[in-house]
Amino acid sequence: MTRWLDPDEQHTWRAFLAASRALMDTLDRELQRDAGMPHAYYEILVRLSEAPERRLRMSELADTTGSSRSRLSHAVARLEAAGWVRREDCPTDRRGQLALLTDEGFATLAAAAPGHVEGVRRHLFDPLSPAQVDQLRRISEALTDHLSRP
Amino acid sequence: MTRWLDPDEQHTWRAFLAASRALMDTLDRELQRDAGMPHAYYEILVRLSEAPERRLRMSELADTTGSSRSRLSHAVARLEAAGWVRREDCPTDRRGQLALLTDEGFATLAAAAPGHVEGVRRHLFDPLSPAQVDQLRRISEALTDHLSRP
DNA sequence: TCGTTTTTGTTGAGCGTTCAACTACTTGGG
DNA sequence: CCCAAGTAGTTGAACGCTCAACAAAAACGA
Repeated sequence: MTRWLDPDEQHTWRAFLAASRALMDTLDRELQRDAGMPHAYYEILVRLSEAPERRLRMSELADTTGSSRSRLSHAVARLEAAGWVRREDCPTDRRGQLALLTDEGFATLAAAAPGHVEGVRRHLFDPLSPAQVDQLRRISEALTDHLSRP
Repeated sequence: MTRWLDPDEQHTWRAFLAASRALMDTLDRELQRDAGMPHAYYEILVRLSEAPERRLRMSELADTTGSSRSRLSHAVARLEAAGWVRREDCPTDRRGQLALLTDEGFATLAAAAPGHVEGVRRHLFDPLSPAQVDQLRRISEALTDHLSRP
């Protein structure tokens, strides 16, 4: 009783797969080349830079970046080794850890941001009409909505 | 002179990022759990299964799956170790290699397909209206078009 | 024809992610 | 109050991907 994909659906699925993979690969490669870090690490720095006092609980950081706790642990270990992030004990929960963005990390982020934003604009927004950008937002929200249900 | 993202664009970009990551992660995890292989490997098997005589040049396979030659080499090595794929010398080009899907590989694919297709339907098509599916196809094609330019 | 350039595919090292197992702490019910 | 259950975060091994370097064969050009 499999609900197979008809040729149109097949086409759509493969087009989406190819496009999102090509986009992510391109941005990842650009960021690695220009800033020496993968996109996932860039995102961690961004979230920290937006947090009050540039610090966040590990679990909040994991949630907002959509990554597992394990992945975040490894990532923060690397970012700490690079001098871009520091860890601190959480004052209200002795299990907790805070990750905080160092000045050096902020500077690195500030240096990487213009190039990356330019890449996002060139590869994502420029090829789409304003209507399509709007459609993409609604589509993405619908998918996320559905995926984050029980 | 950076063309920064306005709040709406920022929102769209993050929504797309979250959605495509969550979708891919979910499908990848399902496939790993149910078929013991990552989505990239499943795709290789699919492409081979659709090829005449279930065999393709390594470079064609790399192109259609959107992966680097190196990545494909490593992947086929693993698939060969699993008994799902075999390599053969290309008769017309002595540099070339053909990858061919074994019967065992075909059987594994046939067993994995229904569950995976069901996942794609549930997580991608079911949450979207027919109009949105159409929009997604056009958006994806526009992005791929642009990315595969120069 | 001979040498250069391109194309094809592989290899190994290094990196990032996943998964399962684990410690340490907090929470909640009897 | 105490113990069971849940939560926060880390760890190490296995795996897949990237990158640069490489060998072999084909295509090209003078």
